[in-house]
Amino acid sequence: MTAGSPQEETLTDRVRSAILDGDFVPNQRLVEADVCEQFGAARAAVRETFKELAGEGLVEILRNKGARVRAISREEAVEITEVRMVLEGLSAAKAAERVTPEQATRLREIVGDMREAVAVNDVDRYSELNAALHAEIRAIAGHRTSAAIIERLGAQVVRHKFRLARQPGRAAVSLPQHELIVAAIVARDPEAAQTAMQQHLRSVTKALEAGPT
Amino acid sequence: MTAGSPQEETLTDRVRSAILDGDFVPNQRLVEADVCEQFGAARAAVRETFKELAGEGLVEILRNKGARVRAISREEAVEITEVRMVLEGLSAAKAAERVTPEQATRLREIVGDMREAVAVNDVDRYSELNAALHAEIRAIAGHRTSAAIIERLGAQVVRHKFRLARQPGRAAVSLPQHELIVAAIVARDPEAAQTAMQQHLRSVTKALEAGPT
DNA sequence: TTCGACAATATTATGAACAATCCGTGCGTG
DNA sequence: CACGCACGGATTGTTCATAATATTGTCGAA
Repeated sequence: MTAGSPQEETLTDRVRSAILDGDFVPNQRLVEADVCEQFGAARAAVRETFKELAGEGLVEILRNKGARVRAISREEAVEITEVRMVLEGLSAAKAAERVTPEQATRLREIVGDMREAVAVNDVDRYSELNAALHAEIRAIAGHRTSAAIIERLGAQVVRHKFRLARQPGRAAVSLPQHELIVAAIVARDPEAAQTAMQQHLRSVTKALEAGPT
Repeated sequence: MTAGSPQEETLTDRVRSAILDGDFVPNQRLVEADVCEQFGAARAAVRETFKELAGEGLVEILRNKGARVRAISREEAVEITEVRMVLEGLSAAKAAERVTPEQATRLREIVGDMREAVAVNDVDRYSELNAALHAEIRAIAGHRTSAAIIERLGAQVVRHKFRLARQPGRAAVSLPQHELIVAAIVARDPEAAQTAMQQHLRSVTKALEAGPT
């Protein structure tokens, strides 16, 4: 995050990427021997990796039954999103306390781009900017604990997330909310920032619950 | 949490307990061979346990330098508490949506006991009831994701926590806040519950930052 | 045909041995 | 006397072999 040590990519990272990229699908069994061969690693290393990823919630381990890619239910995805949103609210409040003029400018830029993306109906770009905005807010907040949790949870719902961003008219709803959040941060008003982010939360979870089955 | 499977206590649980109980102090090196002998386990198992606990933030692993009990700085403890509190806020809101009359009674009971504990200046009992109240709210909320994170973070700050509860006059400040939270939940008002919990948060973090060095 | 016990197989769990790496120590040299 | 350097002990990282366990398939009897 802060200092990117270029240190060699660990096995855990590679397996995690494989899961996130969809090379392993949810509920797929992860047989140690197979994964060993596939990544050219030893069993022990694979084993440790599974435990580590289990801690991150990406795989689940059943005693004497091995590991499998954890499938995340709709309800769980909603819960995760709820948690992420309150943490983003906290980040927004912190960001409002610490934002510098340069950072404020950057935030305004992103929102401007979002507005434009909505105007031309570019959902991909909007989704991208959405992520960028939230990441920027986290960075400004400088709150490592919440940032770490947010990112970990985000990894768990990659497979669910896309559905939301693509709901028709979704961007039109969330854009003004984002504008409000940024305005509050730029105005250095933590409470308003958090409140704005919270309303954003309610809107998002409502959309999720009303979404496709 | 919900269904306690009596399944035998795993090595990870035992090591975690050891850390939480203070058998291993922060920054203490955890030499694999020693831990092996102490718990009568194989190195591979110990190794996996370390990775797992590292994921939980209780130990940190340095490449080729082994594991040690992670020491949590004051700033980090504050961050963790902030995160816990917003998550408790979320729980409070959810609890307000789902609370049953029986559960409402239980909450009122706890607050009543807290009031009494304050009256007789019993800080231990107050601290205990405080934990019970928050646990009850989490249970009512039925929000497993946030509950899991809250508990994990709680484990990380056990060594810091006690300081806060014992600040003189602390209970007198937090009691009315707790009363407000419970009132909002019982009234089935999610927004008020969350707001009340949030104010509780501000109060707590302020106390933490102003606390002893 | 269907149910249950039993054996075969696949897979994980554990244990022991080996190799790579780090850290402190003592020696030698400028 | 200070600095650098090589060496040795300690510890982790890796690999392979073995035991324990669960799953699956098969056979026989009701």
